[in-house]
This record gives sequence, C-alpha cells and structure tokens, in this order.
Amino acid sequence: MKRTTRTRARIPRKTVYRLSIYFRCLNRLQNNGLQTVSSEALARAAGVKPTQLRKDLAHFGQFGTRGLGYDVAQLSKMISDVLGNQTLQPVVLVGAGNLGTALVSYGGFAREGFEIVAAFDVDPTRPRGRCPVPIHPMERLADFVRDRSVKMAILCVPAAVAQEVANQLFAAGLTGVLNFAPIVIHAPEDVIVNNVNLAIELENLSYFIQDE
Amino acid sequence: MKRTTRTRARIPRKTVYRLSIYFRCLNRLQNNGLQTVSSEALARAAGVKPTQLRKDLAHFGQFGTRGLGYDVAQLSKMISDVLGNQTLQPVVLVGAGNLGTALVSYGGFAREGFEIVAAFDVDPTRPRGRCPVPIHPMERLADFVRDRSVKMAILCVPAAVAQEVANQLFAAGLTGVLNFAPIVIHAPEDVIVNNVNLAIELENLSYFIQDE
DNA sequence: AATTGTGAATTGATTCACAGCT
DNA sequence: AGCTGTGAATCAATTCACAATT
Repeated sequence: MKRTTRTRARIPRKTVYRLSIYFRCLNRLQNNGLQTVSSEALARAAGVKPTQLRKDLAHFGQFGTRGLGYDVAQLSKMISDVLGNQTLQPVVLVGAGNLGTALVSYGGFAREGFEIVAAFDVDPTRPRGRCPVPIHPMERLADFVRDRSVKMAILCVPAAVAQEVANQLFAAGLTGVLNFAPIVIHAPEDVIVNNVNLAIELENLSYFIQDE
Repeated sequence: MKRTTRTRARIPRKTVYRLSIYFRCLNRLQNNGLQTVSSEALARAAGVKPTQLRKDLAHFGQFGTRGLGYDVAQLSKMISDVLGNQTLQPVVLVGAGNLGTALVSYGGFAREGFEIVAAFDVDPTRPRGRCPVPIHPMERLADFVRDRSVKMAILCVPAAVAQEVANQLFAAGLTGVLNFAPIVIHAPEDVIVNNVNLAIELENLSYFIQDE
C-alpha cells in the first residue's frame, strides 16, 4: 500500500534515528552516481545489519525490487518524505553562552533543513564571538515563540535555570526541545525532549574503553 | 587495579548511561543536604521508574536498606567508582572549527573529570575565537596520542576526512572516540565510537512532534 | 542467481508483583 | 509500615531462515 491515508503507525524512535542515517548514506551514494543499492551494501555503509535495514523500511511499505535492490533516488525520496525534512523548520536557541553561540555558528543545522531564527539570553550584550542571528533578551522569548509558532528549541542554558526556562517554552506552545543542559527536564506529555549530554557521552566512553 | 578480580559483567550501555544520570541527581540531593533517598524519589528526579533504578543498581550489588532507602553519599561513591570518574582522563580534540573550538571552551567537560589536553587542526593559525588549549597541526597528532597514551578523542572534523583521521587515531592506539562528524565511522573491534549527530537529533525531534 | 520481505525465534530491556528486611 | 531486591512476566528490538519475486 502506498501509505496515503495512513494514520502514522507508531514507529520506534531507534528506527527513525536510523532512517536519518540511511538518508545520509543514500545521498552520498547518489553523489557517487549510484543508481541502485542492495540492503547488504547500504547496511554496511550505515553500520547496521541488512535485516535490520529491511525491517526498518518495512514499517513504511515495500520499496525494493527482489533480485536487484533499491533505487537510490526513490528510497532517498521516501525517507525524506517520512522524516518531513523537505520543509524548513524554524528553531530558536535559548542560552547564548559558549556552547550556544557555537551551535548557532555551526553550519550543520542550516545545511540539513533547520534554521535557527533567533537566539535568546539573559544578557544579550555580554561579550561573545560573532553570532550570526540576533540575540534577544529572555523577556521576549515567550512572545516570539507564540507569535511565530516556533515548535522547537535548542536549550543551552545553565542547569540551574533549565527547568524554569523550559516551562516558559512549554507554556508558549513549543513542543520539541533539544536539551544540552545537564539536567533531566520534566515536560508535559505532548512535548518531546531529546537530551544531548556531552559530559555523559564522554563518561560513557571512558567506562567502556576500560574493559580492554 | 580497582574492581578486584571480578571480570566485569557485561553491563548494558543504557544502564551505564543512566548511572551517569543518577550520579548527577545524587550530587544535587547531597548539595541540598539530603542524607538518604528512596528509589521512588531518586527515580523521579532521574526521570525513570523506581524498578528500573533498582534493577540498574542490582547489576553491581546491594546498596540500599529496606524500609529506609539509599544513603546518598554512599550510593554516589559507588557509582563514581563504577564509572571510574575519579581519575582525570586526558582527551584530545581533533578539528578546531566552529564546533570544536566551542567544545574546548565549554566548561562542561573539565567540570566532570575530563581534561582536553590539546587540540589539532589542519590549519592551527586560521582565525577563530579564543581557544584555551594549544592548537597543533595535524602532523603532530599521531605522535602526541602515542607519547601521552591518550585514550579518547573528540572528533569534530568535516565528514569528508573523518574516517581518515579516525584511522590515524586508531593506529596510534586510541580506543575511544566521541564523534561529531555526520558520518558513520568504521572502527576496529576494540574501539568504541559514540556518535553525537546534532542534525539527526533535531530531525528526530521534528519527526515526533509532528504527531500531535 | 540475486535479493527483498517477513513470520518465527531469539535476545534484551522493562515492568510487575511480592517475598524479605529493617 | 515502608522500601529494597529479585524471579517471573511482559514488552520491544534484533536476527534468523526461508519463501517469494524479478
């Protein structure tokens, strides 16, 4: 079935995450002039097992040709449709300290369909590196989010105020947070929080390399 | 060495990850003067279910007192021992662009037991914000890692060269990589790679918030 | 001959339910 | 009475194995 009317079935988060990886691999293959690719080859590029790739895709329909493989362009298109990353999503950044300012300057987001439309900070004038978007005072945050219907924020404020700032965001109708503050954010049911904790990532690494 | 004879049982990565979270919560509780805490309360702080917390801890032994809860200081100590984060781990940063430079400046690592001892870049002299550690040319990377027995690297180079740089690191004996390059790094068996892909995190968020 | 798509089997993680301490 | 520790049950994700298709 072509997945037209489908009430989107609940897709495991890990699958969605891997979809993003497949997408990037496919784009690379496409740039290299590849027309078709087998689950074997694509899986190797993505660092997963071929069956996992096939199971992941099975959530959305049938896209391959038996005996042949997948059409690179077509599969790439379908993933892009599923992820909805053809529409540019506006994002606000909250907390323009070291890390926050760097993330705005970092080209990685814009290149992939996200635009950081504004930054907010308790002290917009404190000295910092060149910041390519306007930095507003925190007082403007709630209205900005509401008026522009911003749905996602990157949160880079200190741990001590993170929950409070997050609450303001939720109250203003925002539903997705990429949280860099090293603290667990408690959020309403309908809000998604993805955490990126750099210290924990290192700590984790450090634990596992001790095994050898 | 610590950890006596017990061949360390294989602990699920997710458990280790949560241990890091519990640790931070415990420290906060300790600062607030708490002596003991129940699995119920600590779990709430950490955003997990009480049984999960207890199961996680069960991997390492018994630490609680029935009817009472856990001794905050003691539990914190045991987690710190398990994670091995009482010893300062030297880390190198490779790729001092926007993101790389920011990560060095970001206080978050030092505060948690990791010291970025040096940075490396193809062009150490290109203009960038103030960087608190010396930036060496790439040519010095392999020798530095070998000579100082550095075990972990933060990789912030462009995708196109990430695999190649990683190979140099592996050849020099490094066994842990925190990879920010938006590409899958293929590594030898005994090496651990943890990926942080900021664009994918946003993409993932954006997928799930569309559901409401 | 090659390769997908998928039920069945397996492995792993989470949660339940309650016995056992303090 | 309160709360931990854990075997059993459940739920979820991965992998196997092979029938189906080009």
